[in-house]
Amino acid sequence: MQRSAKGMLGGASTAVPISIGSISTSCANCSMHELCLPAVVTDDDLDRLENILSKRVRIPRGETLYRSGDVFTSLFAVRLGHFKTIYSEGPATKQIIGFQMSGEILGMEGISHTRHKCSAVALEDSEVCEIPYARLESLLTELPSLQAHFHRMMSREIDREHQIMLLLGSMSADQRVAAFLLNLSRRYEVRGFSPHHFVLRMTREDIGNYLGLTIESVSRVFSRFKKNDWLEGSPRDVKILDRAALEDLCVNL
Amino acid sequence: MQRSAKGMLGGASTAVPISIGSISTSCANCSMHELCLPAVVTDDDLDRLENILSKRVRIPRGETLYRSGDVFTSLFAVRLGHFKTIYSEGPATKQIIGFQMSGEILGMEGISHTRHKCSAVALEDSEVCEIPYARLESLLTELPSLQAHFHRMMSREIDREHQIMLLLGSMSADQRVAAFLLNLSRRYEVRGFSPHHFVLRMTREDIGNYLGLTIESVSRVFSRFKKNDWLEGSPRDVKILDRAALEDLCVNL
DNA sequence: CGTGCGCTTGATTGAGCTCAACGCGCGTGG
DNA sequence: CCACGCGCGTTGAGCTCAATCAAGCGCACG
Repeated sequence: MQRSAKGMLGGASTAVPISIGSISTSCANCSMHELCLPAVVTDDDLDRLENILSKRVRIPRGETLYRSGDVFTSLFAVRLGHFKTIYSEGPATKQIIGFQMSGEILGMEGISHTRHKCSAVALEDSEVCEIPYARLESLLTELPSLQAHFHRMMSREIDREHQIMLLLGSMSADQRVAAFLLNLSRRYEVRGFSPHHFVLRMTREDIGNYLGLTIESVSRVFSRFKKNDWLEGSPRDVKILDRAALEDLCVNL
Repeated sequence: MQRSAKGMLGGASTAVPISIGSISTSCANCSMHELCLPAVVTDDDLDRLENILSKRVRIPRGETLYRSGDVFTSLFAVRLGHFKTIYSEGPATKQIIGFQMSGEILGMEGISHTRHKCSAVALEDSEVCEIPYARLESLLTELPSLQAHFHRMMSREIDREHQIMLLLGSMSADQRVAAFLLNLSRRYEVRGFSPHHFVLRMTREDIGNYLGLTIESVSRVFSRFKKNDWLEGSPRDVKILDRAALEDLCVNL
């Protein structure tokens, strides 16, 4: 953790920038194509988008991609791996805002200021595409369909946060964890992974912080779900046995 | 309430569209100019923005500007009055997402879908400028500074929601109410109103729903604050006597 | 083989919810 | 004019769910 005392970009760090020449950065070849920024853009437009992607960056597990207070210059598309984003004001107050996986965009909160207002930490060895924001903005004026898509992505982020507000504002501990698992399940399914069996990349503490619960409460809910035979598996390995039960729990607020 | 059984726009309703000719809709003359979409745009650009504002609409207190499920076609800038926006999934689950006042933009959650995912209800007789989204998007490609500003507004909305997530995830009842009052205070101040003395436009129930508390808890917190001489005034009329005390409460999580 | 981290489980506590009663202002109708 | 109902807010009593405090387990790593 001490190694992440400074931001990953623009400083000596364990992050490994990958030159465009050495490895294919082609959006067209990227498996996340359909989920990421380049979605619904023509081949021709795609070339122009690829041209502004300055580099791919590897972020080892536990390292910080950017931190709150860093100058905002770029968005990042997760190419591989998982991140958590943390909002904090003051030293003691921290809230995990989300867990991002491949194809998702990081850093949109930074646009409104000159600096990031969140930190992004890799939950495992990960890789992102850096999208210099100034160049993206000028490209958007030239490619209306990309602009429309970009706006949809920002709007979807707003919508995602509304769902979390509902969760934090009015759901029980059991409902929160169930909703959390179902959300992960759906996102893995979209990515071609099993929706029934996946690995949690985050600790119980991360989950608790995200859901507004203590680590003990999270653990107890997992135990309860396992006792009900709704779930099985070791702490990080989750098998959903009774999806319907989890869904019922969420709707019957 | 029965009168609001259908959306306000495009149907017989109590909403009163105001033709552009009859009343000045000039952004330049609008007192919210500096807080609203037209901020940091040149005079020339301002004309073009005004041209796409199709109409102003009056929404009487308690009426709905748009509701979840309505087709999304426009954003709305609050010109006068106050709104609450409500996210709901299922019949029972409701979460108030925010209280919007003059100069703030409504409807950005709708961009990602063809339909709104929130409802917006006027808390008092209010007036909005309708901004047809398709026309705005094409204007954005032509006016880079407006585009940049629009992105900042969406990003600011994301940031605002992060703050609420922090509040809902880890603050006590007292802290939530204090943060809520300070937030209103700041926003009134920016608008040229007293930050120490203002009128709450929403019920205790609305506040409770927004802050993830019951109506009784909200009431108790207000009573406690009054007993401490941090606050005075009748239920809806708030005078902040000890701002520092409220601020302390929020930082000392 | 100890040490520390992540996780679980149990016992106890407490903040906020639930349920209930009541007050107040206001509009409506007798 | 008052009686009444109603929406909104306050207050109290008791309860509950999740937090806190505490102990212990399993496993990776030096």
